[in-house]
Amino acid sequence: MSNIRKVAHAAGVSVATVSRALSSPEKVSEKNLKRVKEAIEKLKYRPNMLARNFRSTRAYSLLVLTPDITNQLFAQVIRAIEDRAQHRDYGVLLGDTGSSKTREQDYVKMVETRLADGLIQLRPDSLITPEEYDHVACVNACGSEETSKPTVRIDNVSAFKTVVDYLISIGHRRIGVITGLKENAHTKDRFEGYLQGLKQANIEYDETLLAEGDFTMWSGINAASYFCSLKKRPTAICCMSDEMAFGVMQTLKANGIRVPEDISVSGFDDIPYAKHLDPALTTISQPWEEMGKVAVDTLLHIVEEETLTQSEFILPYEFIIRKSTAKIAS
Amino acid sequence: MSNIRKVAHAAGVSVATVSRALSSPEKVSEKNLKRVKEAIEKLKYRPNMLARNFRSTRAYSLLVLTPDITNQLFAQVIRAIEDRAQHRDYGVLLGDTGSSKTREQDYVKMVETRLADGLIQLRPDSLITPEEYDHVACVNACGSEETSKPTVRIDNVSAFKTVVDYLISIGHRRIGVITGLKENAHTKDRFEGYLQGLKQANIEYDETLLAEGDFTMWSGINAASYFCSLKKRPTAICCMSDEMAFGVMQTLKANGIRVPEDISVSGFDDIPYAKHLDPALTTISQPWEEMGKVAVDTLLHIVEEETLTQSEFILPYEFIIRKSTAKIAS
DNA sequence: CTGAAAGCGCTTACAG
DNA sequence: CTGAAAGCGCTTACAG
Repeated sequence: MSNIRKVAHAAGVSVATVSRALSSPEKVSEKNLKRVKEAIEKLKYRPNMLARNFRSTRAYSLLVLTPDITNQLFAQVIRAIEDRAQHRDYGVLLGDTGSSKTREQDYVKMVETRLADGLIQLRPDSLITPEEYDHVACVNACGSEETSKPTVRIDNVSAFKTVVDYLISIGHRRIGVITGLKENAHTKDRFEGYLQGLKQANIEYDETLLAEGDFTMWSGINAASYFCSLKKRPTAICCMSDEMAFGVMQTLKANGIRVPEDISVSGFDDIPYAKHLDPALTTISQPWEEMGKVAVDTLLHIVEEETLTQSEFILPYEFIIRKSTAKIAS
Repeated sequence: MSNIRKVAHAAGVSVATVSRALSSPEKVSEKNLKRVKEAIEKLKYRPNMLARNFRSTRAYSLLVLTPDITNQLFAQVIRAIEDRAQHRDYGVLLGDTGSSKTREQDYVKMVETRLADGLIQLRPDSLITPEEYDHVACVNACGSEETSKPTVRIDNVSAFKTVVDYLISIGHRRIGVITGLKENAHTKDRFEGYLQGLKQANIEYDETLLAEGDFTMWSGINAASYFCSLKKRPTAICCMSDEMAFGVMQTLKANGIRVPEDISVSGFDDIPYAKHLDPALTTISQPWEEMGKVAVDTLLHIVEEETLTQSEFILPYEFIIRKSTAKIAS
């Protein structure tokens, strides 16, 4: 294996010059630059980044913590993170915590031992205490109102309220809601938006119009069956995820209920499928790409500048009205 | 920041003893072990893994190359890889190539520069030439018959033939097939299995029963529409992915065709949804977890032992008969 | 613009 | 079992 010394020797210059030729070529003369390049070529030299990282006490890598990489929403953010990190010359280490506290602690240790320069957490709420993150550069993508660390997120309260406002504006007053996991921070925020929407229109909250889900299609199917069984059915159902909305639409159709003629249905997330559903799904589009990008830039700012300019980045969402919602039938 | 020297000083031992206490405690006396532990505790020392890695010329990390992390099948393998790597004390670096040749080359460079010890490729066929992988430890998970490097895979030919054999055994002779992407290595293998199945039963290959897809649900919908338009429809349709089968089932139902009474449908992959479809999908289950695990172990064997015991690991698949296939109507 | 030299924080062969 | 010492491959402040 060739190293910087051999290159220096072959090029007839010092190792310092080779090092400079590689990392700050503007500091090296044309002539020497050329000689170094030729020597590198000849010896098929590849700098040992392990040595560079060690010397500069930086791993040039970021750790992404996700509760489930199999979840397409997280995967989209991760892709955006990876893309941006790559662009900034950082690698991305993957940490699937599987919602285990121990594993999360192990991963935090990777930053403490310098294997990663910082971490991006994709859960809205960490499993371990803030103290354990004390000496670790960390930002939270997909955060919620309650997230403590630097956060990039959308305003979930306002986003869900937007959907409810819209349904009310086209005449709906019996609006069912299917929630996500009960303890989930996003669920809380969105439910708050639901309540605010009702309140603003002086509609009393009706507990029978609430169905608890867990973001999956299957919970949407269950919830829809429940709504079908009601004597006084809702005229619209707003779901806290597109997956659940998908399950709802399937089930309503199977029960001979038309969407949106009989019941309007809305989702949340704008997954790739949403626009292809039949009818196409009205939903909130989250800026996944942007979230990943901003999360990386914020984290690298903390890592490189050791300061924090802003602790909350609230990105704009988009409300997309498609065909699954319509004016209430008279 | 405390370092090994400070710990040694605080514990009243040499740095060598501290180093040993950390990496091979059995070589250190009880007494010193205790003193070192106390000193570490007191100084809140965390070993600098960047230095350790540099010293041992090992990054203790593996690079996973995927064309699309958003694809749930890949995500499952990645999760298994991450899990196994973690267990073996290696980190996982993520490389989403987005099917770009340049990016794949950039990632290979990460191994050449020691940032990763080796890589696991999830595409069946790499974009760059084998020569470019020359000095890089590499194994292919999800490989195909044509993959050149060390590979862990299932026998796609035999798996698809198993499905066709079964359909024939329950009376079908007009068996439609929906392929994956044309150039994809898995598509070729599975199509070979389709042909072998027909041939064995002396059924002539009928070109009108072939529809080209791309593994997605939408291509399944298109293909199903095509089959519906046929005067002589197939009595069974076998798909090269579950997603496509899902699209097919939706479309057939929408056209008033019953599954499996009128047409049997089979998938491939056994995605989590498959068992929840209505009717539950007959399909081939791929051993994703095992593939990831074996890929990691094989790669680490190459990395650590610098030898290769076996260049092809063919894992068993499972044929799962559920409700979407049935005996042909008489 | 260039080179000699110190040093980053560890590990490990060597001698005791 | 223990310690002194060399050295891994780089980077960078310093002097020229």
